[in-house]
Amino acid sequence: MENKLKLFNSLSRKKEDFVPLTEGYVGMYVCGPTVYGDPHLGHARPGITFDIVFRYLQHIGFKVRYVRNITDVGHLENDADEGEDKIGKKARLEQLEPMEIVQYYTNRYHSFMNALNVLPPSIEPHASGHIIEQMEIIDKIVDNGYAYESEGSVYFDVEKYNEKHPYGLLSGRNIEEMQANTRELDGQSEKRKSYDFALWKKAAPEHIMRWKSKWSDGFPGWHLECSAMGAKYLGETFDIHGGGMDLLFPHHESEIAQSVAANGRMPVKYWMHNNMITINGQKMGKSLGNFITLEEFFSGKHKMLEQAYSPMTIRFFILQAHYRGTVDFSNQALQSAGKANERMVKAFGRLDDIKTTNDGEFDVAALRNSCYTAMNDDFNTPILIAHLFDAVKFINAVADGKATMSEEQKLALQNIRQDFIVDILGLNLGEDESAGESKTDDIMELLLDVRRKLKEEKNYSMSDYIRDELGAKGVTIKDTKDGTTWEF
RNA sequence: GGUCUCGUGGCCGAGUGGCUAGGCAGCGGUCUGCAAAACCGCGUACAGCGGUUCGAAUCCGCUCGAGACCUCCA
Repeated sequence: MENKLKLFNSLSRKKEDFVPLTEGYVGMYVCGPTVYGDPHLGHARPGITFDIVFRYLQHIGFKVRYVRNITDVGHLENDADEGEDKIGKKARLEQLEPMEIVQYYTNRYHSFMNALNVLPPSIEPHASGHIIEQMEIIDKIVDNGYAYESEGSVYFDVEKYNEKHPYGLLSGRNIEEMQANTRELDGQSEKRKSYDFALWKKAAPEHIMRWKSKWSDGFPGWHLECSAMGAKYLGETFDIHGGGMDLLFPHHESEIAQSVAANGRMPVKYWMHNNMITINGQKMGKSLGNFITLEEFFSGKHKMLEQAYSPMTIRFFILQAHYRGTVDFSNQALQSAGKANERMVKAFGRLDDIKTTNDGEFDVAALRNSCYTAMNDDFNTPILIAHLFDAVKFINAVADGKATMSEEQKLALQNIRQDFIVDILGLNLGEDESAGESKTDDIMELLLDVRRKLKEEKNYSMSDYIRDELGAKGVTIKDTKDGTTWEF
């Protein structure tokens, strides 16, 4: 392939050629969900974004190990020192074991990701299963002199770290600014500086999720699990780390600092961040309470939704925007995405029935090349989709007898369909729904036969009545030259 | 307040210094008993004001507006 994959590295804020650390292999870590609530549209974005990265890297021949974690150790609801832990709170409210909460929402997350046709990662480690690994990192950081203990908790010494390593590389901050811009809070006497962050936190008596350690009964700091699990499964330095833009600071910044403090080397070569989904121009998020869950989208049961939207509509909607831009939710945009997806899938579905003749005026090889160019340019799925619509026009024109297609062209288009629509974009072609409904088929055939006879007798009022009543029940009738077709 | 991002036609959304993005909606046409689908054609957008340039929506400056991060959030 003559053009190479480039991706935008948040660290350099530039597009860079992708060169893996080990030729032929890619290690990728993506921040997964904190499992204390139902997944919403915001969760779909990184799920789908990095699913595309995973799929495409594999398509172009890399062996990829994709690690996406489950956060289940009960991080605090508010800020560093106050507030209840999220999972523990939910457990108390619902009178369940914390791990029941974790299991329930993990299952939910899986089933919705599956519906969106997001492939499962290679490894899905739980933070709670890696407490020892996290303690080991704390030991290393303490040994290297970048952490201090205070009242049973251990804090990362940002100032000390900053003397030798720049803190704030990823987010473009520096320690002076942070000092100037952080309010001094009362009751933070445990920490030397407001920007220090916890590596280990002593649990308050009412805190349910806790583990024994040499420092105290407590729980690991919020940023540590990714450092620990990333290093464990992908090595001290790996290729790609992904997540939402809102994690850039402080989460990923702290991850870098921890890893460097522990191991003396940068943990990640390429940082990738997906942008947010907005609703009326504002970020959709838990803290703002303006999120819509995936279940609500699929069922249409939410006051802002005019109808239900299928998982593939959601997927197409997200793919129609570039992952680094915000994408604004609206019913109109979603309906538009649904129709566009349907048109594309239908056209490529017609492909197999096309009667080939001689070469048509369409350069399939050039199209294929354009598709790769789009994907190689930082996974530009909107451009890829735009190119695929060129093929849609061509296929429809041939199906209508207004253009011709050769056998080679047909085969090449079938390959594009498999590679780009099915394998890379992960869009279902929707062959599953109508299967196994032969009884309905029989009845419909009869009904359409009656209607055909009515039309022969020019009894259009009756034939239209059949069509309209079926339409009201969700069955669409289409009269074509070759007969009548129907679909739900 | 600090750091940063963005502002594209009715809507959503790409984009490179000069050449049609694409989708949805709309309008006109072909086809059709009508309708739907499909196909063809159309709208001539780039927040505002300056500057650089032969040429800028694309580079620079300013103004206005929107948003993100600085506390958990995908």
